[in-house]
Amino acid sequence: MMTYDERLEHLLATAANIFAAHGFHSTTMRDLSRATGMSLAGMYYYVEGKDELLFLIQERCFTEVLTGARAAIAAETDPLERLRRFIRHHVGFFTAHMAEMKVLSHEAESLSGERWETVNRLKRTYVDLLLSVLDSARPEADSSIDARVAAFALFGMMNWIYTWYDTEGPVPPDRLADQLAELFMLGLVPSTVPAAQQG
Amino acid sequence: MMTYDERLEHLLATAANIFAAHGFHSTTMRDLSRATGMSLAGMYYYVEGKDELLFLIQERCFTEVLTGARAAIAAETDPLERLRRFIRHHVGFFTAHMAEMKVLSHEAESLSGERWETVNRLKRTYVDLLLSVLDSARPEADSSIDARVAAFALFGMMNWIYTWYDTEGPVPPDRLADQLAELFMLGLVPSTVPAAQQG
Amino acid sequence: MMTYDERLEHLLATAANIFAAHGFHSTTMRDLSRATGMSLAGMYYYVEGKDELLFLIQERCFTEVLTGARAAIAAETDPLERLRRFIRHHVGFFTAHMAEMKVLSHEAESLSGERWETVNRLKRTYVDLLLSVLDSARPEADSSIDARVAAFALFGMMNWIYTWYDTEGPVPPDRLADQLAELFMLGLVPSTVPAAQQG
Amino acid sequence: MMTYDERLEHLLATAANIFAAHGFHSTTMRDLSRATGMSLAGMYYYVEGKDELLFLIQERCFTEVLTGARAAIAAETDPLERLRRFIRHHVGFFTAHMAEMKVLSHEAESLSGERWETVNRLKRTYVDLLLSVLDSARPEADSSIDARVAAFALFGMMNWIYTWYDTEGPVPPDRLADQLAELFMLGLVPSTVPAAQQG
DNA sequence: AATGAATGAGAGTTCATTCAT
DNA sequence: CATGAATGAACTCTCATTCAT
Repeated sequence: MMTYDERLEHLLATAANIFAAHGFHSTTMRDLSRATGMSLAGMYYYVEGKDELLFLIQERCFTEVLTGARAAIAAETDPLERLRRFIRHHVGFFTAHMAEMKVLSHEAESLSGERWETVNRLKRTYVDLLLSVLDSARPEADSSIDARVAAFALFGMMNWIYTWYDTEGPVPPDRLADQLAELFMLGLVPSTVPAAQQG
Repeated sequence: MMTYDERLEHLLATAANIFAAHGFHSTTMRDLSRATGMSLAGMYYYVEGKDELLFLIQERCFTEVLTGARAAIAAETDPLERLRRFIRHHVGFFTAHMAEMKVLSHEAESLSGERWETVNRLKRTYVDLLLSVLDSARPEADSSIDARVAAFALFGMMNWIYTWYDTEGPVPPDRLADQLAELFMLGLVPSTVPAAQQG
Repeated sequence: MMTYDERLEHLLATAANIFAAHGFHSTTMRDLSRATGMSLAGMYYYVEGKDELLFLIQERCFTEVLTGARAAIAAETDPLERLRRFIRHHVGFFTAHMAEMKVLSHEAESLSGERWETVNRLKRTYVDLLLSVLDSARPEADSSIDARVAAFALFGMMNWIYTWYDTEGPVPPDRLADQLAELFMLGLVPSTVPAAQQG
Repeated sequence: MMTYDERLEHLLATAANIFAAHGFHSTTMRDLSRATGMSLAGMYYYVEGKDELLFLIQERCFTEVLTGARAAIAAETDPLERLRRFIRHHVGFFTAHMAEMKVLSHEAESLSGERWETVNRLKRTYVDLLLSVLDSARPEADSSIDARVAAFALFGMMNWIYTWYDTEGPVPPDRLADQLAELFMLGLVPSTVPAAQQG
């Protein structure tokens, strides 16, 4: 037997996987019924409807990344190291929760109204967190790169993962995280040459 | 009066905008009928169905970026400059065709069968083009960063644009392109120091 | 070049074939356009619409069988021979105009209103003709078999042809006609008593 | 209240009547919804779609005639009597299930794919049954009438019924069956006279 | 706590037909 | 004469959701 919470968890996890695989709109409640083994009507005991399902997945996932990110950088004071940890955590979490994170990245606009706002508030908080980490890490305030551009470039690098990355492929999650961090911080061509050119 | 081709163009452009705004699956043929001023049945004179609409948008757009990118780097031989031009072109095209490119980025999996394959072939060709540009631009073959990781990190940075960037905002497209290029090539922290440390 | 009449004939013949192959309701005007080589709108110059097409096919065909049947029995006075000739003519005509006759037999109820009535008047006339032929051919007025039953049994035998008969098969049309005539007139088992008499 | 099975039965029976009255293609799911009192969507709980509706009607009906025919001739060994019983059963069943049998006879080609094949397999079995009955009943192997011609002539006589026969009319079903049997077996003119004429 | 049965609202698509040219 | 282009009406089918039990 399972408890109420376990069943809800099961429903959410299954839904995340199927939303990730087929997209939110293309997934039918019947698909979920089939995949969970619950009856169609039975799911409505746990969840208000399809929208709430998506909402719960996104809210929980966002809350978790947010909390995790805060914890990951909490102890560190060195600006560059804080940034590196933020990146490692995000990529690590993403690769460990591919389905949920794909749903987060891809179905950002599938919600609306109050639910959308709640999720967006979380998102903004998370963006702000990166912005603050970035602010200390960047060389000078008068950098040639806008703060928001830098932040969203980084998010783009990381969130695009769901599009091509395979956990089981030749690049393990850890290395992926390191490479993305290095790429973002030092660039593809980190060499002495460009640095000299700039001097 | 408009010619047949003009009307088809009008239909495709309108559809791209609405797909971009509401998503492919949430857009109904009736929405498109309203937005184009054509009758519901009338659209089927130009297009086989909703799927072909999406396909045509994606195919044309991909063909155009691909051709444009090739032209953009054709005359240049310097590896780093070729890379910079590729990036500038992609970002420039993206910001100039936001709706279509959002549809390209976001609805990659909304097609299926033969149509999906055709679009995917184009996509692979485009990825290969970047891969080859990247290959010459990277310092050494034994770089610490995998080729595919670098390529998709770059695509992520650039394609994520549709998520947050506003053409009318404080950062004009040109500057965005420059910043993304600089970011990808030199990193956030164009390290004189780390460069020295690395030597 | 073709004359107006030739084009109409071509349209009717093609339509008959396609109606026979796919059924009246399942055939679209576009199917006919494709099959005739005429444009969709062009067909409406020759015919008022899909219904009139069916009507013309049925009316012409019925008129022709009716006229043919009258001619076939005209010269003959022997009751049994008249019946035999009626049957032979019907079967001969049917096998020679399979498509049209299938349309006649199968799409009897696809017409309505005035057109249906016109065709039905012809049909009734044709039935009456058989009834009169039958009346003289049957042994006595107090036969054990009702006139209408006999007539429609015969029509059933003959019209069912479109369901199973293949002109190119092992039984040529002539033999089919003879066998159906014999079957209807003498039965499958040319009765033991008469059989003895035959010996 | 009705059980699930009763409702399905009700749906099938109603559908058979309406298909018989207006034809399969001309009948809309809304027509059936109206006639059954079920909601449009509700019918899809019982049946996969319009095609399956037709299929179920045909399959059940064919299975029933087939079983019935086998039972009808089982106990009898006399060849002629077996044939007479087959005919009586077929006509009896037909007149008792006019709607279904009309659908069977008239909509033979409205199905396709696997469903068509299933129904056709039943049909072939039924034809084979008659063929075997006929084989023993015919006077000699070298009869002047081909086996298939005889079989389909008989089916034609019997199946054409839906075209003209009225259960409430002057000829009751029993008499119709007897007359058709007599007609097929002894012919319209079974008398000594024609036999004599032939000699 | 769970579900079989039902449904309103709407989706994509088709079709016979029209009409300006 | 002929047709490219257009359309209203209707069709089958799907889906999220409900509710009596």
